[in-house]
Amino acid sequence: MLVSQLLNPTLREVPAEAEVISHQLMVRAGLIRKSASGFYTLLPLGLRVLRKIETIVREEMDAKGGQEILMPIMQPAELWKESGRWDVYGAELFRLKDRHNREFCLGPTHEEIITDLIRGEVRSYKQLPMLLYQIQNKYRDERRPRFGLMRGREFLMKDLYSFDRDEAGLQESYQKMYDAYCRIFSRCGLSYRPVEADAGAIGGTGGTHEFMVLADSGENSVVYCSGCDYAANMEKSECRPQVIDDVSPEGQPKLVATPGVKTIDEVCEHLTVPQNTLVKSLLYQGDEKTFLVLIRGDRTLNEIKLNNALGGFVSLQLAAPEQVEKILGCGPGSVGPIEVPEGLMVVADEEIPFMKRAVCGANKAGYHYVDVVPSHDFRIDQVFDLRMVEPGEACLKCGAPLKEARGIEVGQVFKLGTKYSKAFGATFLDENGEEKCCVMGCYGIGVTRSIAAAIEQNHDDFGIIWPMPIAPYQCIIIPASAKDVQVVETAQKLYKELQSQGVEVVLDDRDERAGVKFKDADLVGYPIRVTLGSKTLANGQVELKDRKSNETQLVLVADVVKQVKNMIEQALQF
RNA sequence: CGGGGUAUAGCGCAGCUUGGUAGCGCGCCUGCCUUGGGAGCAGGAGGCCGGGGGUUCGAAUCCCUCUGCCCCGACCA
Repeated sequence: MLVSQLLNPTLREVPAEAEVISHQLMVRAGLIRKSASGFYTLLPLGLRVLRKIETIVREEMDAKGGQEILMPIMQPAELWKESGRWDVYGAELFRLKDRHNREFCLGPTHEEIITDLIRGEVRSYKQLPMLLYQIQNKYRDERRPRFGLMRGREFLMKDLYSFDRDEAGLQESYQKMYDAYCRIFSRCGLSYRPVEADAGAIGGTGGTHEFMVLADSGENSVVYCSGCDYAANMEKSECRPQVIDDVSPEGQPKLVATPGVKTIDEVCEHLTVPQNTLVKSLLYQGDEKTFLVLIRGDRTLNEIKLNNALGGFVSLQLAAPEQVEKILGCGPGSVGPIEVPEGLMVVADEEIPFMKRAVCGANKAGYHYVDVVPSHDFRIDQVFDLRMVEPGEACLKCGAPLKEARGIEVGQVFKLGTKYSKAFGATFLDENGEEKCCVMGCYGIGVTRSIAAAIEQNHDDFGIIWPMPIAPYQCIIIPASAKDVQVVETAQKLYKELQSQGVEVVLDDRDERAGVKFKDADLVGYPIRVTLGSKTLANGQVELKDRKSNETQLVLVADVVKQVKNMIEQALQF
């Protein structure tokens, strides 16, 4: 490809709308342009990167016995009503009607469609296991699309669904996908970590792992062990109570005046006590139920754990101040567990029962209780692990301190079990003629998001540094002296030769000064740069530059093709 | 969905307070010049100042309203 003909509009300045580096660079390097919030056009170079990742994904899926299909983006409402998700999925589902007023949605995922397919086509255990996948656009009306391709409303995803005879089969399929995912992200040149995760609204019974690309701009917090291979999404990570050694004798609850004091910080300051002596009391609303949640003042409540512990609500949120007023007769800043209404369930984090002389709200504006002994002075109905783990705590597996990192979720593997096969009657006959439900798994990779993740991880002040396997082109040739006939002709000749040897190469044939070409090449991030200048060429040499290491070498014209192919070959090994 | 911000040329921005019919840098087009890290000079094209309504002799500027976009939060296969 000739750069003069390529639709690759590079920008000198950072677009005002782009916040994170990958978004900025994708726009500046001329890979994408926005059409509407969360919707993007991929320009030629951006699309080439996407296709490269797709190819890697396809190869690895096929290698594990996956069969590619293509399901419709438009999905009939009936299937979603059959699974129960038409109502549960909420506003994130793009819904529309056809001319006959029949309801449809744009697929955010395809469990419904695929399970409907399988229930019609699979009859016998002999057909199992079956692994079906597609690479297709998904639609989710995110409340807040952001960061360019990182969180769009339309994005390309690979989704594979596995159907097995039993749990053991599912475990095998799951492991296959887990292994395939490791290969895929390694091949893409990404530094990633599989982490234990929460199954979320997609449901399912077994474990689940998320594949996190480690990057500071990631929207997820990950904890990992400094001593072993334990790693988990922070919202999933279990913890043990850290008991505070308090030797003071237990006392009687005393009501103290705390005028105008509402937040944890204010209470601590007013009473000169540390945060970990406070019982933070939060009134929560789960669907129609209300309950009081207790957690130590220095801890953060993990709502995911709370929702899991209490059986999974569709909607779980802090009760509105009016609700707090109605049930407890005070504002949110004064809530406490003492003398709450009989019917109000009180759930506490595991650390609460270990507290000895605690401080808590008095359900009365301007007052708090001190010297409170949990369980003794107030009722606790149920105790769970409800808090967010904190960096530095001991790993539950090996005891070494945990560390925290930010991660971008580029893939997730789920064990679904029979949730959907049961709802849809996707059954088969086993060798005894017995009817059984397929045991399912589902496995997704955000292909568009992986591009953003790759850039987050591979860039410098000058631009993108593509890992060779996903670079839009492997090599760029820059004739630095555009007036030198020798330079121009040699560049042309090398361009043709490299092309004929299967190297993905562009020739910057624009009538620009060398500096402009260098800047653009660095910005776009071509892994190998071949530069031809009058002086070096007079000695029969051209310069090869590695974008990543910044190393340059002078090579005889006759050896360029061989050397470039060498560099590519090396960079493609993993 | 709550809170905040913003909308002026392809991109980045000024002008708005105190109304008088639009400007700067980059990019783009022509020519000269230059040619190893976003050069220089000269000339040029390009805008219904997000949409609608109002106030006014007159609105980019003041008022009302709608919309888009961005950020924070909540939410999230």
